[in-house]
Amino acid sequence: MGIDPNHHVPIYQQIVGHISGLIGAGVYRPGDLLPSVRALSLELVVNPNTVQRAYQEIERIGLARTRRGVGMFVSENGVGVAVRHAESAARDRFREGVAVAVSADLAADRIEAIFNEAKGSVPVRSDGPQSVAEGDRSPTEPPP
Amino acid sequence: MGIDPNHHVPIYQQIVGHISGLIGAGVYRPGDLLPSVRALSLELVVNPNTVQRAYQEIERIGLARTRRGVGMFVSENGVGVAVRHAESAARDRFREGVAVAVSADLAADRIEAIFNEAKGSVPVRSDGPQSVAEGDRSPTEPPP
Amino acid sequence: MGIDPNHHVPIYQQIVGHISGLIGAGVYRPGDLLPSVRALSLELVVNPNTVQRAYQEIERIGLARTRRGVGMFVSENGVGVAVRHAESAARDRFREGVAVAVSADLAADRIEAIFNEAKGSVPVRSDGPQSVAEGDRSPTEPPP
Amino acid sequence: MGIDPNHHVPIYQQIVGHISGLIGAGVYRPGDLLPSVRALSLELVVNPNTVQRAYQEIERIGLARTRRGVGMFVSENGVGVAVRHAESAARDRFREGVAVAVSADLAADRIEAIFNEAKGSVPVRSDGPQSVAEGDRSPTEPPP
DNA sequence: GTGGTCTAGACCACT
DNA sequence: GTGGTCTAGACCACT
Repeated sequence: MGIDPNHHVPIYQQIVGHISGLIGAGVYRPGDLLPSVRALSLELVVNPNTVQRAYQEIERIGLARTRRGVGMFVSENGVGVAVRHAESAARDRFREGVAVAVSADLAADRIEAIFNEAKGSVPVRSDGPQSVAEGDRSPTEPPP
Repeated sequence: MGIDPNHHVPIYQQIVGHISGLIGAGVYRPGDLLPSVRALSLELVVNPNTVQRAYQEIERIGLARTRRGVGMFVSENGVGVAVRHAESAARDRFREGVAVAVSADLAADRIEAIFNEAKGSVPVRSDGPQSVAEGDRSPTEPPP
Repeated sequence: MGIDPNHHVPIYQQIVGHISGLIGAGVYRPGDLLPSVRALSLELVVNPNTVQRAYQEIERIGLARTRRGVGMFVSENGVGVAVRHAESAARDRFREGVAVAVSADLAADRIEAIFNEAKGSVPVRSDGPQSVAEGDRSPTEPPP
Repeated sequence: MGIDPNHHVPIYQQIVGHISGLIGAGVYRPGDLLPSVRALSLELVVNPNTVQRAYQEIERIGLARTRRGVGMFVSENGVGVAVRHAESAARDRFREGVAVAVSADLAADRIEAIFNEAKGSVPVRSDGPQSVAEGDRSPTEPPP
């Protein structure tokens, strides 16, 4: 789930999806400290303002909470929010794909075949637990 | 497959998909005259410049050819191009949706369920033949 | 209701309050075109990005809707949103003031007196209808 | 009057208001030793540097005076300063609230109603005497 | 160190 | 012309 600056989806939204996916997958857990704006901007090679905007959205949708001067912590119900976010995004993409196919009169089993082909071609996530070494895990310090 | 001006996919690309779908579905057939830029801009409530840009793309990918002073005609192999275009677009969307779901660690059968849900919720195309009045159908006049 | 760059309330929030007040007061009416980002940034002597951020919030809370390439239009229920926004902001400020006074053990009638004093000292809005000459009113062109 | 780290009013100003309120209410009396920076930072769950900054302000406005190596003592005229501080803060908030309401054209009696609503909803201070254990009260030892 | 806000200036899609 | 996004760099309050 790298960031593609040339994709039509805004970078800040890609970042939201990126972080949300990591929370949904349990890489970041409730109470965990997310990477700082500056750290993530260096990692993703993106301007800090763009990361900042993503983090605003991440807080707004309830994935994490800010502690001034400290950082962003995954919220208690962050996993649920992330899963719902992913399901909703996936559903939207699937709907768009089906709509495109139906409008071009593709047969139902052809659509099914394309879906299975797509499913098979998506690489299994490679930025999961191993991207955060155990020793690097932030201490689980829940905000008050 | 209406045009959504608030979607992050550029409107001109949405128009390409729209016309491509109609060609793929046989609403416009090889040799048919596509609606004029002005007519389509009125129909889709979109600026003529944007339609013009879509038509450039439509020509570029081989869906239709321009005859100066006359209009755009669906090319001989337009149906094949349109079908491949739709399959490719659908596959891309499916891949994106699967990628999002996988990155959030959704189970394979959950992904399948979301896909079926999406498939069921997409309405059958309603912008087909009736968007081109019978009397407006150009005679099958292939460009030289 | 001018913008004060030194106030601790962020400028973009002040702009939201400014525009919201004008909508609540009927200076901008549903369907009206709001001033462009650039125009307002010149008028308020504020960076366009800051106005842009305010406009994002204005759209998010339902005060106005964007039409790409055209501008922001006051939404149908914008007046209601604006009035609720103003009531909520006023209530918050009143609560804060009362809390401060109560915590310092000020007597109830002293608090009342301070409130009346404040009410008397607030100048009647001077940026109302007269700030937008009738002839300058944008045509009421409701978005589709 | 607890400290809200997410409020846009700087925390150090909130602390000034907090201490000022306690002085105005007679919880801390002229000559009393205020809690140490460290103690208050623990009590309010705020960084010592921030409390330090608040104490600088508290001294600056004449609420208390520092005796090096000993601590901060409520000044002789501290009660008057605190009461004026509270009145001024309350007046400012009331003015802001009225300004917001007036700018959105809310009727005078609606504003009055919102004020009364706010007045009724503010809980009676609960962080008063019990925040300073009886045994901790410093003897009334006026600084030289 | 942390996030939050702001200015300055650029490019994009769309009208 | 319009709004939307992004980079670059600064300053702020807070830890």
